[in-house]
Amino acid sequence: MFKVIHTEKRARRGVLSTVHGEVQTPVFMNVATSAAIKGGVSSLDLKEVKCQVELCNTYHLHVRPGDELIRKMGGLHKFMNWQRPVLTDSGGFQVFSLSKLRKIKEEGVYFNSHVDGKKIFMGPEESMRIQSNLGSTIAMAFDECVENPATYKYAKQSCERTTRWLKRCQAEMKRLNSLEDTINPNQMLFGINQGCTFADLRIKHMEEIAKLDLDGYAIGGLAVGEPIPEMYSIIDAVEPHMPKDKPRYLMGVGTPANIVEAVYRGIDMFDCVMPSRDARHATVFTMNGIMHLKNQAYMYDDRPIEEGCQCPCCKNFSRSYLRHLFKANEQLSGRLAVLHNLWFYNTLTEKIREAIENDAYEDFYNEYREILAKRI
RNA sequence: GGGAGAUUUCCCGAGUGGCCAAAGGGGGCAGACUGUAAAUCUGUUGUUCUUUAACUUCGGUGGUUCGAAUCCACCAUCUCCCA
Repeated sequence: MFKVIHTEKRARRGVLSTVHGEVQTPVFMNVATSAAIKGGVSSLDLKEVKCQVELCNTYHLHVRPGDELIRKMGGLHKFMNWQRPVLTDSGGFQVFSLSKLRKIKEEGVYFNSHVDGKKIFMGPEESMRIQSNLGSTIAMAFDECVENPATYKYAKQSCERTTRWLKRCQAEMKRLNSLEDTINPNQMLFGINQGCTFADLRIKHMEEIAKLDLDGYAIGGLAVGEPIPEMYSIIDAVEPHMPKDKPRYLMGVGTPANIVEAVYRGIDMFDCVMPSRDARHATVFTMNGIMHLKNQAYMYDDRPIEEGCQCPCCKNFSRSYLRHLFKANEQLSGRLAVLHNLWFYNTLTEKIREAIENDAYEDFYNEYREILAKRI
């Protein structure tokens, strides 16, 4: 299913084969939480900006419109008109992000819906059932994304529970995939490593879940407030313990510089709300650094966001026009900036793949790791 | 011709003697955003200065007062009502 076709030091160039087509890694997955990229971008646009995998959320789609509805409508792929791979996040991140609206128990998590306050229970089995109804290509295990900082004791207990939940996820997924009327009988399951910023917990947990022969392995619970160098050192600690023949996914990360750093450390897959959220807030990314389009400096600037960029936005519109759209609060501002940022992330990983294939990633890494984080 | 009311910092607008460089919006300027409760949130917005601070400012001019955006007189402009 996953093949590493070339390596340069720890950096890997791979291909993940799925029933919905191949995914070239390293890959950035584009986040469409409620089955839509925020900012008014559809699956048709995603093809234009070189998106390989679209990511949707179990919790959000369960709350609205309901996973049963999506199942009746033929599954997420048909619902969104997106035939390439879809990864569904499990709801584990909402255990973190909706921390004021939930209670964690051994059986699972009780949420108060962020939409209407209604009580919702989600445990490993529920999460798997919902993701099976959605019919995604890759389902994520239901985990607890622990907030930072956490005590060692809590992190350890949570980690152990996440392992128990993972085993329940695996058993339930196996059952669901064998059902006759399942939408995607080949649905893959990725496990998620936790352990906060405690290297020994991280390693022990990784070793435990590596035994389970899952389709892929994710590192979760990072980029949740810890210093970024600490995030890199956790990856450094865990990576040697991750199966070499399985895709490795760093969840929720991150900035372009984070991605370059993580690929250097052996990560294959990424997702982040940053390109879409920041774009809606007028921040766009380029190979020369980060720009805030509302700044006065761009008032009379008739260049595209990035010269030479082939994205639908840069091929047609100027910084001056985009600044105006943001100032005037026009919806088009978000859409155009999101298209640029998604193109940027998707072509950044394309450049990374090419560099690894050519044994040139070390140079790429040294050239861009700092430039990408610079504000211009 | 007579009567009533208004005029505040870029805009709207609060403020009726000291705690007022002046609430709150808007706009401007800048910042944040990492498995999306986020088209959101934060800072800043008279001048000089790093700050304590000093200076200038509430239609105009003059006055009362230790002290005025706030009280008085006149002037200017606008709105409404009666002829």
